[in-house]
Formats: sequence, C-alpha cells, structure tokens
Amino acid sequence: MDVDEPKKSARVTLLDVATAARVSTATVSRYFNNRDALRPETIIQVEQAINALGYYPDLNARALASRRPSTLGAIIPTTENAIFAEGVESMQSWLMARDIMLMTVSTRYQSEVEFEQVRRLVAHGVGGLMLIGNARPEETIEFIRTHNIPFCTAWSFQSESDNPQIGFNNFAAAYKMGKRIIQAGHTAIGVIGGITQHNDRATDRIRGISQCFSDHGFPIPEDLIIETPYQPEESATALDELLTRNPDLTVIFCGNDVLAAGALHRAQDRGVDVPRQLSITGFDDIALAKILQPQLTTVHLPHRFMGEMAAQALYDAVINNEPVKSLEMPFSIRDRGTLAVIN
Amino acid sequence: MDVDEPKKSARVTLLDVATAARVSTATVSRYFNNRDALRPETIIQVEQAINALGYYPDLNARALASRRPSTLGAIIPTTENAIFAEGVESMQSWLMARDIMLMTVSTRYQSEVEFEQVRRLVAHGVGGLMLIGNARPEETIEFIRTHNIPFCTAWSFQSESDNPQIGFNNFAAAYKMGKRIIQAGHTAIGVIGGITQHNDRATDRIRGISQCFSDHGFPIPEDLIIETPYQPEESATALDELLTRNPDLTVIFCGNDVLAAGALHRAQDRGVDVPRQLSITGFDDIALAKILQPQLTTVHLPHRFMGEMAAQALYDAVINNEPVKSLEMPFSIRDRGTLAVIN
DNA sequence: CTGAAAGCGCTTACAG
DNA sequence: CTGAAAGCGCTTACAG
Repeated sequence: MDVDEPKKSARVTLLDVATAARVSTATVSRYFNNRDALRPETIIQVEQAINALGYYPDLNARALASRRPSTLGAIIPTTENAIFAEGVESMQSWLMARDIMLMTVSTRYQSEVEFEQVRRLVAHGVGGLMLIGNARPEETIEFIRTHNIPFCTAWSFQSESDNPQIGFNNFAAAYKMGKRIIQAGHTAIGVIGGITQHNDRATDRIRGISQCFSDHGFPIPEDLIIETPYQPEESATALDELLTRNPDLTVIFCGNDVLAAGALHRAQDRGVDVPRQLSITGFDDIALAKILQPQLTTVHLPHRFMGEMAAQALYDAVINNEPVKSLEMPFSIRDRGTLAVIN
Repeated sequence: MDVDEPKKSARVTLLDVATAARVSTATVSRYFNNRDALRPETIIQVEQAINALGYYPDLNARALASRRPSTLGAIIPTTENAIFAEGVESMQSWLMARDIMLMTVSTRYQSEVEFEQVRRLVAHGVGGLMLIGNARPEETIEFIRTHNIPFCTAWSFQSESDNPQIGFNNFAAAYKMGKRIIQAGHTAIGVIGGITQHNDRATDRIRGISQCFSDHGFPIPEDLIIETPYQPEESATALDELLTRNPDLTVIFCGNDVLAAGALHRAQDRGVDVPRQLSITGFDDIALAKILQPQLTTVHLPHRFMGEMAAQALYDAVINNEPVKSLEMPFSIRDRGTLAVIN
C-alpha cells in the first residue's frame, strides 16, 4: 500500500485517509462535518489515519461539494490609509478563526474598477462581499443581488440608503466636530475635504460641517471649501489657497487626518503657530494623529471593531442564511492639541 | 427550457451554456482554455450563449479540475505599517489582472501563529506563498516544501539564506546609512531598533549600523542600542532612556520611520531642536517620512515594486513550474531634514 | 474540430 | 452508525 509512492502531488486525500482507516470516504467526511454521527471507535480510527498521513482537507473542494463558501471578499478604496487596512485585517483574523478566508482588493480610489472587481471576486467563489460606502452605480448592487450573494457596505451609515450597512454617520460626526469648533469660539472656517465624487463619506463630512455652520448662523462661503485627493501635499496647497482667499481664517476643518497632517505641515512651514494662530481638525484618528506635533484633535472611529462587526454580519448571513443586519457604529471626538479656544 | 426556472442558486453553469449553444461542455471549456482548437462559428455560438446567460466560470472548480491553482497566499507581520500593506496591494493588483486572487493574512508580529496560517492557506488551496523575512522555525519551510508549493520570502535578502528571496540587504542599507551619518561628522550615536527576535530585518539593521560604526573606530556601547516594538510611544521612551545614558548623543539611528517619528516627537517635546541639536534617521521611507516636520532622512525602499516582483516570481513558478528566482532589490538614502552635518 | 466520459477532492441524501 | 453512489462545476486525455 505504501508501494505506489511516486504519485506527483504529495496531496493526501480523503480517500487516502479512508483507506488507511478502513472506512468509507463518507465516514471520514463525517468525522469533520458530523462527528456525532460516528461511533467513538470509528472516530479514533479516523483520527489516527489523519494524523499518520498529515491530512488536511481541501477547503475549495469542500466548498464546491457542500455549496457552502469558504471565502469572503472585501473591496476597499486604498490600503495606504490604515483605516481600511486595519479594518480588513480585523475582518480577516475574525474570519480565519472560523475557517473562512478573506480576499481583499483595492480600487485605489478608481471607483470605475469596482464592478469588475466584484465580478472577479464572485467568480472566485466568495460567499459574501463587503464594500466601502454607498456611492456606486446601481448595477453593481444589482449584480450582487442577482447572484444572490450576501453583502454589506461599511464605513458609512446613511439612513437614506437601503443597503445593509455596518458604519457610522459621517454627517453627524462632522456636524458634531462643527459644534465643538463653534463652541471654541471659531466662526471663520475653511474646509479641506476629500474628493466627493463617488465618495459618500467625503460628501457627508463636508455636508455635516457646512450644515452645522449654517445652522449656527455662519454659512461657509463656497470658495472656502476645497476638495482634494487624500494626499498631504494636495492639502498643503489647499491651505495656501484658503489662506489667500481669506487670511483671517482661524480654523481649518479637514476631511481626514492625512489632509490635516498636510495642512498642519504647511501652516508650520509658513510660520503659522498651530493652534495659537490657526486651529486644525482631523477625522479618523489614525496612528498619525498622535505622532503629529501638536497631536491632532480629530474624530475617533472604531475601525478595527467595525471590521470585525462586518465580518460577523457577513458570516452570519452566509452561514445561517439570514439577511445582513445593519449596524450603526459610534464615534467620538478626541480633544488633543490642534483646536484652540479663542476670544 | 426556460420552464424549470425555480432553481435556487442563480448560478449559470458550463452545462447551461453548452445546452444553450448546442455544444458539449468540453467545447465551452475549450472556448476559455484552448480557443484555437475551435471553429470560428463555434466560437461565435458559444460566445453568444455566454453573453446571453451572463456566464462567469467558477474559478475554484476550474482550479480543482485543472490542478492549476487560482489563488496565492501572503503572510505579513502587520498591516499597520504601510510598507507591507502597499507591497501586498501591488501583488494583488498584478495578480488579479492574471485571474489569480491573493489571500493575505497578518501575524501581527506574533511569529508563533505563522505556521498555523501557512497550514490554513494551504488548506485553502493557495498555489504559492509569500512570507516576510527568513527568521522562522525550520518546520515551516519544511511543511511548505513537502506540500510542494512554491514560495518566496520578501523584504529581506540574505546571502546566507537558501530561501528564494525577493528582498533587499537590510544589513547593507543600515551600513550605508551609517557611513552617511559618520560622513556628517557624528560619532556619538544611539540606536532605537525593532525587536530582533524572529525578525531578521530588525536584526540586520542593527547589525549593519553597529558594524559600520565599529569599522570606523566608533563601536557602539551595548547600552546605547535599545530594541522596542514598532510604536511611536515606545520609541519616545527609548529616546529618553538613551539621552539619560548619554546626554551627548548627536544622532539617533532608528530601525524604521515609525520609531523615528516617535523619537522626533519626543525630542521636540523636550525642547531639543532636530536636527540642530540632535539628528534622527529613519528606515523604509513611508508616507509619514515626508509628513513629519522636519522631513525625515531615511532609507528608501521600493516596497510596491518589491511586491510586484514577488507576485511575478510566484506566478512564474506556479504557472510554468519553474523554481522561484531570487531577486535582490536596490535601496537608496533620501537626504531630507533630520540629519545635520556637524563640526 | 468535437463529444462522451472519467476525474479533481470533497459532501450528502438514500438505504440498510 | 456506515457505505455506495450521485453530484458540486469544471478540465482533459482519448476517440473519432
């Protein structure tokens, strides 16, 4: 029986185990999937064969035969900003403990490639899908729905969306930061936000801060709101522009921490004391926020936790065939060193 | 034929296409895998059926039947440091264009979980594996080898290792930075490195700077070399310690940019002018390096390119059954604002 | 150039 | 409690 060794692929198969244990493949399969149905002696026999041969089941074959997927997919905008990378890392470790692998791809903020990525992920057999935010062509969600695969969106929670969402209310968070800024005595504000096209988070953040300032009687002039890619250099340029348009600005609201870092950097380059002469606020609370000097006042979001919740929601949906449950995540403001109280 | 619609899974299958095109499944399969073997008319028939039904092949089933894997695996230490996240993102996009998916998991610097992760990745059918660095128990590589799956290590290139490696020489890079530091007139150096245990990159970097200073007649006292986790706060504490042990230090060599950021931050907190009173060097050249104030003088490494090369090497090995070819990557020093010339 | 059939490594009704 | 057999969605010698 050990004679025909020269089989190429060293793969030990269910049949090998069955043969060694002198049972059928069905029985070995039950050892993994329905152990209670087996006699204790049988279990032991099988176990010994497995150990002797170093058998590990082929999870793809399993998925194929059982019609239960062994992978999930996630599509994120970028891996450069740690918020997504970390969220996805949390998903992955939560899922791996349950024998599910996560396939992650990133659009690099080219939203037009997302649909193709969805297709490919589906072709690769993912049993569920996580997407970021709600801004995308109808057809993408339609495609996912007709293929009957559970999905959720994340990092955004919009009451007006009927997607299953595991996210937070970006509008409300920005609004809250706005109140904090106004309480600190500021009325002359400039905004550096992310590109809002195809990005509901960037959109909601700008809407939130704008709405807040309007509501309090200080509507923000259009030319004091600049949209820019999430790059420090871009933000630095935007700061220059803002200060040109209104040299009396006392605070800059930034759409995320990377933008805030760029603005801070440039302000300091110009010899502007932050926050004494100019306040700057961030959004996300990435590690960078505490590295900057002074440390950034920003909106804290539970990125890792959110990833885990998304994993769990998808898992439940895939395994128990339930609909994906939406979940609104909390946020809070971290008061650190870049927002000064004035007057 | 459209009558028995109520099949649950909306999945369109090869057989569906074959039926619609009035050919055999073999023919449809050839449409994807060996189109030249088909008559033009047949191709058109099949094509029409595919489009009409919106068929997409099940890549897992394909992999199973063809014994050609459709996924690769990567295990990285963390996703927090963008160097790995970006490298892996590059791998992913390079591979996806070739219909291969990448499964990424991270150990979060708990090297003892790596072996289990390898097992799981293999169980999930990855056709190749990328690991970071060469420091790991023998059994891990043995396991991979006996399972006959191509692999490479990356982010490190050590002539003494016989793993296939796509990486750079950390020792040489640190040594080179050392020369630069000495040329700038420094002799009183402190070192804040990563934890060297199970981390050949951290080890080689510390070895490199130490060797360089020895070679030039300024051996670094043991107590002026501190190992610490890759966290800014840890590095800040280390800086305090170093300055206590020798207040006359003129330069701090840091094992990566995150550590450099922490040290820089703390120095500034203490009122120390960087680089006028204290120089600080980094390693990796992550985005952070240019955000810091002053911008970090650091070792630049082609992380994205390295990821792509690793993907390519693995792909060639998996598809063409070649051995994985090692590749040594270049590095260079970016002179920016944190290394001052003294005397 | 094309099809019938066996097979990839599993799971799971169906019998017994 | 266990096995024989069909099947998951594909690919690929083997014939013709």
